[in-house]
Amino acid sequence: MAKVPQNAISPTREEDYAEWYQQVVRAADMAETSPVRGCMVIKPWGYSFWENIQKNMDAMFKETGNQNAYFPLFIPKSFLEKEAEHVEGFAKECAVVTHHRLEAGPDGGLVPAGELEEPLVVRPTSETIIGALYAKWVQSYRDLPILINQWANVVRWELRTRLFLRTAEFLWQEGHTAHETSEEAWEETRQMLRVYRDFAQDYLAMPVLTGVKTPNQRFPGAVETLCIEALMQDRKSLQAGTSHFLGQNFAKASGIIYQSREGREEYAWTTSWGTSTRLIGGAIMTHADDDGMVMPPRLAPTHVVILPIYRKEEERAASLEYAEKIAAGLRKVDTVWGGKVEATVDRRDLNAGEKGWDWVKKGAPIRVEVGPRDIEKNAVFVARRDKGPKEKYGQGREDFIAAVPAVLAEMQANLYAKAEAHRAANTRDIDDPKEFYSFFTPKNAEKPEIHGGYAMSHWCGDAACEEKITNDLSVTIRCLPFDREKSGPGKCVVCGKESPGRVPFAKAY
RNA sequence: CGGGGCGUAGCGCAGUCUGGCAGCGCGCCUGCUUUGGGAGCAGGAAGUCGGUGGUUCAAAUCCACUCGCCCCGACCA
Repeated sequence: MAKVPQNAISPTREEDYAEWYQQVVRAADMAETSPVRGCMVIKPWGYSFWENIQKNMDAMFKETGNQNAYFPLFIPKSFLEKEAEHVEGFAKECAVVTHHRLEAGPDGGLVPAGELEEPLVVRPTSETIIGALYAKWVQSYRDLPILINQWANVVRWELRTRLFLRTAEFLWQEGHTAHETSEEAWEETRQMLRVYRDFAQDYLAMPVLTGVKTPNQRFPGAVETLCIEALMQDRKSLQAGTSHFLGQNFAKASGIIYQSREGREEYAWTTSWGTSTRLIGGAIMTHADDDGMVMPPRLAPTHVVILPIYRKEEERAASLEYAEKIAAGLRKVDTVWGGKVEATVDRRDLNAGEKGWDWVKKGAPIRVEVGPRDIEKNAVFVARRDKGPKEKYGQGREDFIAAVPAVLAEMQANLYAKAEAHRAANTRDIDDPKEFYSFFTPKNAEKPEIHGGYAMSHWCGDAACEEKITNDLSVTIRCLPFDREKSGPGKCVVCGKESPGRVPFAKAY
């Protein structure tokens, strides 16, 4: 018997959080770095999770009346230049295509040839190219609203990348809508943020704060940016989705003009909203533990993994047959969320212990071992990913199959409750500036331990106070909560001036 | 882009200071035994030592340049 580590993942979260994260992604076989700088390869187990995110979120978009479409990957440089703040915000991180051909070079290599008259920018986001099309499509108020989403990849030349959390290329969805009135566009902006909030909480089991970004942290070109923010296990906040009210800024830049009911020419009011593969990083840092990934059951690539146990060749056939029988039984059962239970039989000819750990690391919600003893008793041996790896229990086959939907629902609820408790335990009302600074200062400066969380403190609204905190502590105001005033008025934690309510300060990804 | 660390078999690393046959563990392949918590034994395959140039009889090792990765920071729509 080989000596094995206590936990499946080394180092643990406590020992080295950043390294733990990478090891989880690797051990769960969700993604890996690629030969291309800053770009990841999303592997089947990770991509399948993404497909479930897409499928479920897409259904929510459709319920709001949005439809999917697809726009070009390339944006002519001049398009991006049309909105001044937008250009400035994105200029530093764009991949630019300048040639359209390769020719044989002197050393047998290839050299770019055929210089483009106008460089093409690989989309960092599509407001400008979509705006150009909307300008064509909109003539009259009768053409509004336009409610379109696209699932696509975008490129932002990030200097420091981390799998799922920040990669040079990533997958996302971006909704772009155009409306007749400001009120209507505002309602769309808020509605889509509610969709994101509900998706994060009900599907990813990830509790989020919702609110408005401060002017400093707004999307370039937006009038207001709304966001959802989630607290990760290292007590840093993750911006998990944004919804922008763009006013008439992009309509003016792109010429989205309609003739109103009164016959006047008016600029349309637009919105944009997006979430990305970053949600996967959020799910990992919300639920994974020192044994690896923990998939939220509602979006897990598979719900139940069946591990056939056998010693001899005769037992092998019997165990596999029994496993398939259970899988078939499970696949007829509805989950509480609609859709059938997904069951996988692991037929790989590996040591049973190794197979079991493999699925622990991947975060499959339920594992069942079935072997000769179970076949004899018409039973199964069950392990849940939300419990310790040793907490297993035997159960009759039919009872187990019937119980799976409720168990999955309970696990989903447990994951949410655990994440919410973690957030509550690391959220603190702070009024004293000294306490504020010590809250965000690690005891060990050399090798900072996990510290901080959400400091719910007062802010006067002055950008200078916000900047001071950012400069001193790398802490930002994550959002101005919609229910900010519920916490009551107070004094700004920086300057002491009046504040209408508390706002969450945190370190962030 | 600044500071630090690192590129040697699929993965993790030793060897570099002090130049002299390319190594270890895991994984992989074959066989047998195993299989209900990360298997055992035996045999085997696998390397442009990140790249280019230089010094030398000889370079993973020394020198120059260069590419890339990781951590911290800055930036992050």
